[in-house]
Amino acid sequence: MGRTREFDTEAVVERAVEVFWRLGYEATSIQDLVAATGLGRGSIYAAFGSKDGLYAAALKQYSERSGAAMAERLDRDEPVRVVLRDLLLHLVDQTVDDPERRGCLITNSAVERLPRDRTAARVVGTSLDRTAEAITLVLRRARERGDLRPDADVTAIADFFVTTIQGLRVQGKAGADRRRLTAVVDTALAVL
Amino acid sequence: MGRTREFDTEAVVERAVEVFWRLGYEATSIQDLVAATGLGRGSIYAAFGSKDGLYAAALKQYSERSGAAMAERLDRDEPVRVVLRDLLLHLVDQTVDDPERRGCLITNSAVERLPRDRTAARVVGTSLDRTAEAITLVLRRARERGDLRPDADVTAIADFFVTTIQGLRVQGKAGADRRRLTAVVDTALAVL
DNA sequence: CTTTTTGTGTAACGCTCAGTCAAGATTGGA
DNA sequence: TCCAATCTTGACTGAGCGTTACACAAAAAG
Repeated sequence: MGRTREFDTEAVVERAVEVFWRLGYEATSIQDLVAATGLGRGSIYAAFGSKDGLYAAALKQYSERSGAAMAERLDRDEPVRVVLRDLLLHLVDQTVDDPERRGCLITNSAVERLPRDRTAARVVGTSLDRTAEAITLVLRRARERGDLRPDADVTAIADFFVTTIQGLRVQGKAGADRRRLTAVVDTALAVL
Repeated sequence: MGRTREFDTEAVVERAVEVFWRLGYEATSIQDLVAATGLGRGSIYAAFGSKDGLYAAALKQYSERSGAAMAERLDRDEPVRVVLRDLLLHLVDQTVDDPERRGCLITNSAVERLPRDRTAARVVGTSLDRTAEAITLVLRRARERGDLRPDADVTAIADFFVTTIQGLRVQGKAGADRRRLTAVVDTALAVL
């Protein structure tokens, strides 16, 4: 009973992601979100409770989608070096192809909102952990296949690549060009 | 001629650095800066022109000081691996010892303010470039000494370490503990 | 001592902020 | 058809924002 909702929550959150991604949390006003989503202020508050609530929803949606995309990219039956190189180079492409240089919402959130925002801390933490786990899995398979030294510390290497990803995001924001970022990727792959 | 300034600009900027470092640009209000510096609002505007102006001054001072500290740390007559390891582990110490997890102001500035703030972009850019140059120098010396393969691409490796540093800063913000960060450092050093 | 110049402190400006609320719209059920 | 529940809309609130104007204080110059 009652009036039915006129908007699609997922689509609205997607619009919110775009704004938060471009401007960050603090620099985004409710007015910006009203303009981007097409919803009235009241509807936003009825649906998400607060600016923080909508930010949390946006961060979660971004985390899930980017996590799924990354998992798909890692789930290929090719040599580790190829898989990881493609993953990192794809990230470089994303970075340099984006004229707004938004970087990664997870990274941006970590830097701008942590450790103040506990919800963001949780989402960021699990997002990075999931990425590390996914990479660990790929490394472990490679080790069993003999593609990696038998004594390779796969979790440490996975954490290393997660760190490299964060670093590339920041370097991208700082304006590094494709050549430089590609050289960094190839250097990083030398740890394997 | 005229009344003499009652405050020490450098000390005031230092206080401003602390606030911006802890809260970021957007979340810092002029009131916060008034409270932290002890200056009146009018004096701040007379001396720095605007919030942006004070932020720029803070960023520059931080950049110069941290750059000098890093240069000093790199200027040691020891094997590259030792020098770089100490540098990175010192950074890990800083990260985990800071209960506020402020990270690095340059990194924070890059993520929060770029590409919007052109002044910040310039400061961040030169700061990262200087760091890369300093590391390049160390690597080049090591290569001449035979500590590094003769065909090592020292600028690429230097960029890689700068990237790793940024990544460690973000991972620190995300709550990674000393053990994990140390493992990342040791993994990164394997590129040498 | 007076004038000129600069620094300081405060009150106030216009504006935007996040958040609220009441009135109207739209639905399902009785 | 009427009621109850839910959603939408937009005006509104009080607080806080960055910035400015101005009166006063202090120091150098004449």
